[in-house]
This record gives sequence, structure tokens and C-alpha cells, in this order.
Amino acid sequence: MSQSAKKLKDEADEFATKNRLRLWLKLLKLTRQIESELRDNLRVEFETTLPRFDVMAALYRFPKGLLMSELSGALKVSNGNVTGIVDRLVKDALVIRSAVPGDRRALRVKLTPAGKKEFLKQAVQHERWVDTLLSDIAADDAELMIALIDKAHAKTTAKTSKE
Amino acid sequence: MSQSAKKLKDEADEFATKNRLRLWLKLLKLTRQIESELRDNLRVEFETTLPRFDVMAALYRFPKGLLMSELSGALKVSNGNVTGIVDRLVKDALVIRSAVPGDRRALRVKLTPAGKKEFLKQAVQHERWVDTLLSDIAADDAELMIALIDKAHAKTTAKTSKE
DNA sequence: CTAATATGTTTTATATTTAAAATATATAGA
DNA sequence: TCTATATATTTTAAATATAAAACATATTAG
Repeated sequence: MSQSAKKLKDEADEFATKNRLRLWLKLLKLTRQIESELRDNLRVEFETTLPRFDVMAALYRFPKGLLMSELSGALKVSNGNVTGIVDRLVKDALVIRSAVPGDRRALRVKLTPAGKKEFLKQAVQHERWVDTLLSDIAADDAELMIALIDKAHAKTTAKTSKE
Repeated sequence: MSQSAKKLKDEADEFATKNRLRLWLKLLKLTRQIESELRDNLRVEFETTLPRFDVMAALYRFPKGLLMSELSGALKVSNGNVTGIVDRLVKDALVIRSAVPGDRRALRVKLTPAGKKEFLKQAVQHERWVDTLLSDIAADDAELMIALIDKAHAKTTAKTSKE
């Protein structure tokens, strides 16, 4: 490659890099803002929190329940974190921990009937809040963004710190 | 509007709503994953955390320093939160708190020279990590996403819980 | 000037979060 | 079997996060 061609390429790379950083800062700002609104709404309307909602949503998808480790894996949070959240949900009788026959280490966590009922109420509102917060995004724009995110997403699972 | 036209419209609305919810879940997953990678990298390479990095980044943009309240406003986190993070940065001699002449309630927070130097090192790497994590996004796709996010963003500042 | 109110910050109480250590149990391999 | 290793979970220590209360100081109204 010629010197001048290389220079053009470097400039294009730098442009792409700056755009990605700008994009990241925008993504972060947007999601933090939406998360913050959802937290406020969950607190005000249901006296609950986003982590509790996330745990209940994961359990709702698996009526037979999940092991503590499956739960922390699904939510991508640490084991200890899930322990605390589940402790509080148990205290509120929204979930139960039960022994797993054949493995005395493990515990299966399930929504109680009351927990399922409560989650459904919350989920309906949650969907409404998200719809309102993103109401400026048309259906096809949403699809476009989803496609772009999918493109980005594969890469983030690769490691970056070893290079 | 006729019955059948109304039905079509309702179906389109529901489609848009579902797409927005899918988009939100994707956005959340992507940003959490990237945040998690950045946290890991900051810890391993610099023995620091994302909130510390965020505070230092905000202070870097304002060489004359910021009041505690301006800092928490800029980062959209609570006052008490910033108090703790700044406490620890002060202990590491990366920032200083100084009195504000004319207002004995206020404290101005600034990067120390060592703090500025350390932040610059971290910022260079931070940009590289983001570039790598988003490397599947082409420059023009990034611009497209930024435009779509901007469209969404105005709306999120409006309240949703009062309806 | 004084009372009421507003502003800037920290403190408190509680929840979330992680990494790492500790505990208990399972599973393999010698 | 016995021991090493792996797995499932909780505990611990430290940091982060919020809302609400407490404090200190400013400002404004009367």
C-alpha cells in the first residue's frame, strides 16, 4: 500500500474508532436513563426493584424452577448476588427454595403462586413503560437497531484484555 | 375508521410494542456485557472501577473542578454515592476537595496532577477496549445507531409514571 | 433583622454487586 | 477406598447505589 493510501486508511480507522466511542457513550446514557425510570416506576408502583424483577422474570420463564447457579448464569450476575436477592424474595413469599433430590448441594428456586401472580402484574406495566420510553422508535427502526446490535454482540463475548 | 382498519392498526401497534421490548432487552444485555468487560479490564489493568473512572472522566473535562452536587448531577447518581467514591479517590491522592470562597457549604473537587496523569493512561486503554468490543460495527452503522438513539432519547426524559 | 425556605453536603439505613474464601457435597482416578 | 478435583452454594469484605434524614450555610420575604 502506498504512503498516501495508508494515511487515508489510518484516518478512516480513527474515524471509526471515535464513532464507536461516541456510540458507546450514547448507549450507556440511554440505557442508564431507561433503567433509572424503570427502577423509579417499580419502586413507586410495586415497591420492588429491578434486580428482583429480573430474577422473577427469569423464574417465570422456567415454571419448574432454576438452580441458584442457573439463575446467576442466566442473569450474568455473581452467585452471592443472587443469594441475597432470593433471600429477600423468599422472605416476601414470592419465591421458594426447595431441595433437589439426588444432589444435596443444590437448591431449586421457583416462583410461588403469589409470586407468579405478582410478576404478571408487574410485567404488564413493565412492557407499557418500555413502550412509552421508546415510543419515538418506529417498529422498523427497532428491527434495524436489533440487527445492528446482534452484529455487535457476537464480538463482545471474545476477550479484549489479553491482547 | 372501519372495524377491520382498526384491527389492522391494533396489530401494527402490538407489533411495534413487542419490537420495542425486544430492543430494550437487547440494549440492556449488550450494555451490561460491555460494562462488565470494561469493569474487568479496569480492575485487572489499573486496579480501579468503572464508577471511579466515570468520576475522573467528568473531572478531566472540567480542569477547574466541580462541586460535589455538579458531579452527582453530571453523572446522574445520588449525592451520597459521589461522597463515597470521592472519599476513596482522595485517599488515593487522585483528586482533592477544596473550599469554595464565598460559600462555606460547598466543596470543589479536582483531579490532582497524578490523577490527571493516571486518568489519561486509563482513557487511552478505555478507548481501545471499546473499539475492540464494538469492532463489528462499521463507522456508518455506528452513525446510524447514534441517530436512532438520539431519536429515542428525547422521549425518555418525559415522565411515564404519572399517566 | 428574623423567620422561612432553599441549597450543598454528608450520614444513615438498606439493597445491590463483585471477587474471593469458606463450606458442603459429588465425582473421578489411583 | 481414598484422595484429588469439581461443583453448588453461602459467607465475607469492600465498593457502589438510592432515598431519606440530618446538618450547615445561604438567601429571601416580610
